[in-house]
Amino acid sequence: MKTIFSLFHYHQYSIATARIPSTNSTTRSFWSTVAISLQHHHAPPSAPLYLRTASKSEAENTLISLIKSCARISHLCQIHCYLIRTSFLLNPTIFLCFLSRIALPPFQNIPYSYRTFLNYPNHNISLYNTMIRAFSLSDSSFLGFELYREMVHFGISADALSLLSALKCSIKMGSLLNGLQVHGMIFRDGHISDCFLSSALVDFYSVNRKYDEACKVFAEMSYRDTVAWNSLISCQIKNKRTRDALTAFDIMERSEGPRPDDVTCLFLLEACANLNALEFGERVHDYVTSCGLSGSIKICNTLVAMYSRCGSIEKAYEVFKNMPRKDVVTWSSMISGLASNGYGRDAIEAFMEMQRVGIAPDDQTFTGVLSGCSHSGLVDEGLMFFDCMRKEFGVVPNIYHYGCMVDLMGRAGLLDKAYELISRMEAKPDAAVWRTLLGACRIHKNAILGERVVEHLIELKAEEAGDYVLLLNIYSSIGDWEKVMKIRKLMKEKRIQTTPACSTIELNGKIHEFIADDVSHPRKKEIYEKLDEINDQLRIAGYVSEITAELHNTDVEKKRTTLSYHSEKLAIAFGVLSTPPGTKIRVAKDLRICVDCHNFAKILSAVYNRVVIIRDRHRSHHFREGHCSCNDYW
DNA sequence: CTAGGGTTAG
Repeated sequence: MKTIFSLFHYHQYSIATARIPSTNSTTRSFWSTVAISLQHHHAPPSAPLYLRTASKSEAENTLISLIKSCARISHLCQIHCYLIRTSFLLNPTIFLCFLSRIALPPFQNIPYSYRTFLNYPNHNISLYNTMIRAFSLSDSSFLGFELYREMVHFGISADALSLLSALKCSIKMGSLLNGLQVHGMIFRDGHISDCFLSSALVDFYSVNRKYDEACKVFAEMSYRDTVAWNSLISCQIKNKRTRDALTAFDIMERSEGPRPDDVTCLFLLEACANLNALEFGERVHDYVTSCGLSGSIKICNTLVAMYSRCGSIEKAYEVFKNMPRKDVVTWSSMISGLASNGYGRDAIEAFMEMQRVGIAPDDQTFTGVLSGCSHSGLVDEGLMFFDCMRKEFGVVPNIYHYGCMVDLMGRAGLLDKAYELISRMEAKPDAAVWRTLLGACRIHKNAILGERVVEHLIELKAEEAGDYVLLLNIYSSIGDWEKVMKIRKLMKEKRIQTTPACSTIELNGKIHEFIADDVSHPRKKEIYEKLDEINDQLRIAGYVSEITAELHNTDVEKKRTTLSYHSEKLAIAFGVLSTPPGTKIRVAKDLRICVDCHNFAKILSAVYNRVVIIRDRHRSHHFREGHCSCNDYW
């Protein structure tokens, strides 16, 4: 026996095969060892090997373990031929095993597996399930749903797995109707208590923006495990109920039920980043450490991102520094973090360091580098990186890279160059790219180009309230009130409604939310009084509200009043009111901060001697002693 | 006769 194994070891397969005793004495463990040995050496299975097996069941078991352990698709093809020749393929167990292997990851060869599936004479439910699941993981999920229908049509009633796969197909193909049908079947057949199905349903309603339905499914679950909670938390983040995600974590941590796991923490760190909730983020960090999850590279990468997005670049660097292994995601997170916090030069430095340690940059690394250049006004450097990314690193610029370049050129006033760049990009420019250029037109008060950009947005049928607001801003900044009226009328006709911006501030781990002219907060009277007081103080220090930031062509005094109650100002006032002097005030805003609020925060940081950090949808603005980290490169 | 399956970083 030993000799045979050593022959295998030295890749002498044919000699080894010849020496295998053809008696019944060969045991199952022997054949499994042979199978593993072959797999270990990536050796193709040799057909005569199996023909000589002692009994049929021995051969079956060997084949199954061999199929399961095959490391290459080409070996599976060879086994396939062998199975056909020996009629082993008609064995349902072996066929199912074979089909799952070629249809599911890591091979996922859909054409091959579907062809094989179609050629099989008797389809049972397991085969259907495997095939539907394979489709649900592929790009042709609609075929999976068709197969599910076909199965039901042929009188095979769907079980939990069929329904799960059909549901995943509906999610992937984005069909609300199909998913609802599956939910109906789940309900009808009494699978509603299946934890896996309910979690998938939560996810289904989540991606279809039906938050209440998702909550309903979750509430009706008889038992909720960690994954079910994770699905809910993911749903809350996707559906702008990020604060509820923090609450959900609270409940999980306090109750005796399922423990938050690494995935829960990933979601929570994202939630904290979205809300600029540094304290809560630190709490999750502590939890991660206490559970021994701090060795996970995924978690650490997300921690780096969370701390940077919360404007705490020091803490981000701390985590980054202590990571024993750093991959491309780690470096990209650090680079993007430096970039969004106004450290463009350091972002470039980190990019150089990354190459010194031999990590190849990818597309997202360049997004970080280029956005760093654009935020810090490093025009030449940005152009240089954009030029060399394809030539030297083989990274083809995507739409985000073009977005960064448009931003870079746009801020620098090279509006026509930016327009030209968009016109000759190989990918079709999306709304975000045009919107970036529109933002630049706003900064440089270029109404003519602004109009052209909006036309492109209309052509894409992607115009949003925010775009018209930018255009309005351009007109009002140059005092063209006639055009302002025209646009407002147009907006009314098109029934475009402005969505109120929302700002959040964290106090003692609790998130407070404000929208413009908000009156919902329990301490609203105090807050408004404080804000009026702040406004008076700042005016003494020379703050003049930038009235062009407001749209309406009303009298100046009224404009000043409207501007006074922007959501970020309310949040800042609340921060000044409720924290002792010297405490940092950190605010998150879902849209972009306006010029006026920018000035407001800048002067406030000097007058009240507070560090104010505002994170809008693009970056963090650090205000300290009357200065801003972005050097007013707004 | 059963198993199979749901959430996942920049």
